[in-house]
Amino acid sequence: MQAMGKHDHSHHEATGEELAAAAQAALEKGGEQWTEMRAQVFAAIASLGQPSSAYDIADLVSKSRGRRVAPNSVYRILDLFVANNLVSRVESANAFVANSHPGCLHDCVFLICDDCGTTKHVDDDALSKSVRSTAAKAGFAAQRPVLEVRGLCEDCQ
Amino acid sequence: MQAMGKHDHSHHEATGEELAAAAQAALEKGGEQWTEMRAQVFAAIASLGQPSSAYDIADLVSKSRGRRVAPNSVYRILDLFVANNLVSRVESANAFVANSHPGCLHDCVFLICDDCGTTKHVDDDALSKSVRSTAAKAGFAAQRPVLEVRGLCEDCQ
DNA sequence: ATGATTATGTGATATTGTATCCTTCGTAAT
DNA sequence: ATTACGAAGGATACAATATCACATAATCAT
Repeated sequence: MQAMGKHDHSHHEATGEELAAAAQAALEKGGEQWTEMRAQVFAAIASLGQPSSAYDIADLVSKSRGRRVAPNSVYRILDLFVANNLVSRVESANAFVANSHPGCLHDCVFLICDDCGTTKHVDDDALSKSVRSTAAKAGFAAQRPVLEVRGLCEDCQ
Repeated sequence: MQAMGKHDHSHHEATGEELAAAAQAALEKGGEQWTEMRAQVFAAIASLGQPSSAYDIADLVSKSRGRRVAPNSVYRILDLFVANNLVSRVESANAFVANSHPGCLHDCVFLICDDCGTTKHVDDDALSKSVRSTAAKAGFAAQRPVLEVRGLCEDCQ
């Protein structure tokens, strides 16, 4: 089904099964199990594409499992995914989105359209360094930068 | 008068009554009224010092008013304050904190200690420009950057 | 098998945030 | 004065988000 092509790209943007495989690899590298439940939660997040609430994810997983999956089960798995960089939490939207390169450690920047809700994910090393150095100058040990920008996407301007 | 100013830089950090006066001025400049209720909500936020939940603020205001003030009343006023830059919302903590220079428009950076919860507020023009230009490069019209860093403050490291 | 550990189920509860409708009060037009 | 009107706030209900406590099930090492 997937064309199993070779990447010649340092940062290939995985999608579909390929993405799931990368997520599995990243999670297992963290010493965690890739269970059926976790696979389905990840698939749900990935299929939603944009940042989604834990409750929406729970609904979708409930459908794919054929029985009700409670939000707290989803939260547990979401926490695990966030801790292992498979998923990012978008703080200003109380939502979760699949990381397009699971396991890779970045300070991502999310650009969130206040009109249509679509969210773009950007990496910018210079910006990231700038944030961390600003923190360091204040004597603060940065662990998890939260870099989000609310505004209007290209289509909605 | 407060006698505690240790440093003075271009941005005077107002505290106490001085801060309230600045907040009042900023709100009125926005064409809004500075009512007793609003003054008490602002005083509550300012006295808490660190980012606080709307419910905690409601509790404090309830005490200062001598009767129960419902959270939704506080939310209304908080929204007004945020819109007029008297208060900032800390997204990663679902909390609100008084702006130390009300009415001034900045892209603030919050440094939030995951250990003790205290939050430091920093402005950094270079960082702010960098964020906005990163957004612009992606065709995104930045309106409200959310710049927060979770980590450990100087005392908790 | 036995027990230890990890994963998930289940129900209750806590926290955070909105919607709606109503009263009060100041003020301006009649 | 009476009426009309809008802004502010009160009261209640509710919705959305998140966590806790404990039970059960699956997995793994002895």
